[in-house]
Amino acid sequence: MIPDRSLEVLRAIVQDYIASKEPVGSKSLVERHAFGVSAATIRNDMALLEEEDLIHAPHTSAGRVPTDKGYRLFVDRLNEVKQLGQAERQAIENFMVGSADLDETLGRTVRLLSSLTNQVAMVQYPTLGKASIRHIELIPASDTRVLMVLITDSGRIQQHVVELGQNLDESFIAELRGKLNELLAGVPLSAVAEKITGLVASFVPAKQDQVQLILANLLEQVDANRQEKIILAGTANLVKREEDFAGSISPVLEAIEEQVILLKLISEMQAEQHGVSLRIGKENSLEGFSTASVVVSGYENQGSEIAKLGVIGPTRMDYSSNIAAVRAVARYLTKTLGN
Amino acid sequence: MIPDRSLEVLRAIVQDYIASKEPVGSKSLVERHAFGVSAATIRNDMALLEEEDLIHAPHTSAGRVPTDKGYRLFVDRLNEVKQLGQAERQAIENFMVGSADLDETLGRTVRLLSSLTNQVAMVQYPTLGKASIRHIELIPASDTRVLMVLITDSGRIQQHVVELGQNLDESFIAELRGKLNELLAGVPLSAVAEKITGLVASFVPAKQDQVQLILANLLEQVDANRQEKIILAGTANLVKREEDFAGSISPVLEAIEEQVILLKLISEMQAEQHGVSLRIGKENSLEGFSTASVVVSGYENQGSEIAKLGVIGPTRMDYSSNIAAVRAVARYLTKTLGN
DNA sequence: ATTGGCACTCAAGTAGCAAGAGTGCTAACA
DNA sequence: TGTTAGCACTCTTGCTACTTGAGTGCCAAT
Repeated sequence: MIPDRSLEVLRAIVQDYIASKEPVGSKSLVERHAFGVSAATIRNDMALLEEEDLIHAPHTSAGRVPTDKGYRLFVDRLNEVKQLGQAERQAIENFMVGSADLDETLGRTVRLLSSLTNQVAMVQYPTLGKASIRHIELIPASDTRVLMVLITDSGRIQQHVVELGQNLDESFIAELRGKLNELLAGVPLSAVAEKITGLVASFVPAKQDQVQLILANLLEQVDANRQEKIILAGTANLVKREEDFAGSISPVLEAIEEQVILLKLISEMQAEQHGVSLRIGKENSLEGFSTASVVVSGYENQGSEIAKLGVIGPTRMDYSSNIAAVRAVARYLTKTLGN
Repeated sequence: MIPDRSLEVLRAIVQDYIASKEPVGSKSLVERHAFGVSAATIRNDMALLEEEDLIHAPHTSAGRVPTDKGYRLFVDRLNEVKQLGQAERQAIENFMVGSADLDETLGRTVRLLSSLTNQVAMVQYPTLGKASIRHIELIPASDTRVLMVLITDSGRIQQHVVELGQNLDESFIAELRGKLNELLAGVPLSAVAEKITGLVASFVPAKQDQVQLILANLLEQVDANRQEKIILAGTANLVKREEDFAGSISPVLEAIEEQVILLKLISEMQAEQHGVSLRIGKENSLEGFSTASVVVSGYENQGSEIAKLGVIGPTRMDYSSNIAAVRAVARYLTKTLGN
């Protein structure tokens, strides 16, 4: 077991290191914190911490730097999540008012989070797996094309043009629209596939091809719905903090440009404490992310989590305020969506 | 007038500098290019070029580097635009097949352009100022809300939910839809506002409020259409080429995150030669862009330019292949949109 | 107009040195 | 047993001086 004072020393090291970006030594430590013991004693404690792989010396005769494991212990046990200041709360309120649709709300959210933390911020679009269909509309868009609009109860609207390959027949489209809505209104997206089996057979053979085409498209649409999407803001912050990263930032930059990678990353993160999930450095299984930390929280609508948001920054980040910001923004977003 | 051989020297300097990223001196110049004269002669030519502010010596005793003006002369008069290789043509073809809707096509285009040039690529969404309305659809989305869908002849589809504040009346919605389409089908977006004056009065007083609301929303929608949008890809390339930039890249990064700035930049650029427009270094009026060059080309639909695409990179870029790539991609996109 | 030669400049690399910060260890102490 | 002071040792960092090499500008000769 690690004695209490050693843990205090770890906390001090993390705090000082985040503030100064310099390896921190025993002497400056006793100067800045009132430990009531001498530097030599601190050195003994530090030797212990190093034993436990919580801190690490870049070279023989330099100060110490927290390891990923050290940061982890810090956030799990030593860190009190900072309260947001009044100014920041105000900023959040101001930022969010007047958002009309989902796109704009999420767009504002991601920019807010980025400017609040000075990190790269990301917001995931709501997962529609749990959503259900509210309405399906088919609209003739040209002689041979029909526009299919899919509205879900989460408020998302998606549309796609279906090329029929032959002139369309208004009354047939109307019939199909009627049947689809009758069949699918209120049906969860996950159940759409099974619901529409057999629908083709209810049309006259001459039309079955077209029905088939439209249904295939609908399924694709539903599936694409489940395909998630992430928006980013503040990529420039990554470059500004380049020297905060141990290695090169370009793998990180490449990774965050790949939606798929980000989605994988986010989906692996399950809420831990305070509703916030954290990956520190090498805890990220992803290759390029070994010098980065990710802070993520879910946000909700109608009582259940619909997607996540968070920030990406150097392992040497101010966990306290970043966690606070992510949590606060997630809550405000949840609240906003509730209206 | 600058003699021919001096211009050849300038061309050689630009080419060598782009290739080696090192200031190029007289000696290495005569070694690599068969000028048939000695280094001393080249030095005289270089003195002349420096006189004209076409090249510049970073310090007294280093090689020379092209100035913005030098690059400009190079691209305008000395540079033959490279033909794309077979492999690159193939890549373009492969990339573009199977794009279904506009979003996906443009998404693929921007990634293609980025991977082709290894620069930051941008694609502007079609300007709808010149587009006209093909169809307007009103769909009940809940008891008090109606979904308005706007389809233009450029293939763009936009939708928005209008909150009516009172229970909606299907037959009234149908009436309004009919009138709107009769009135507006084929009408250019710019003419929508004047066309719908007087429409409110044709409804019974009890409904005028709702009509007003929907029309206001339609206008907003049309206006939002004119509000342009740009998508980016390859931001990571900027960081990889960081050392290619004279100063810091973070102003550039910040600028490209601001849609507004990019749109301003793009809108200022008018096609020059080969249908491609170019801004080199300080030619960009924008502050942070003095170390960056921008290559832009318009792309068309139905014979007229609807938007632009291009790349952003260091002034020290391979203009030849970047211009070729931008031009080729713009053409392919035009062709794809034609189908 | 071109060339070879030459003195000069400057950046970049290298080596040596001193200062400073920090460590680990040991012996003494409460 | 935990704490402390002292001390020798290590390693980084900054400084200076020196060398090297690439490149220039100019001049006199061709």
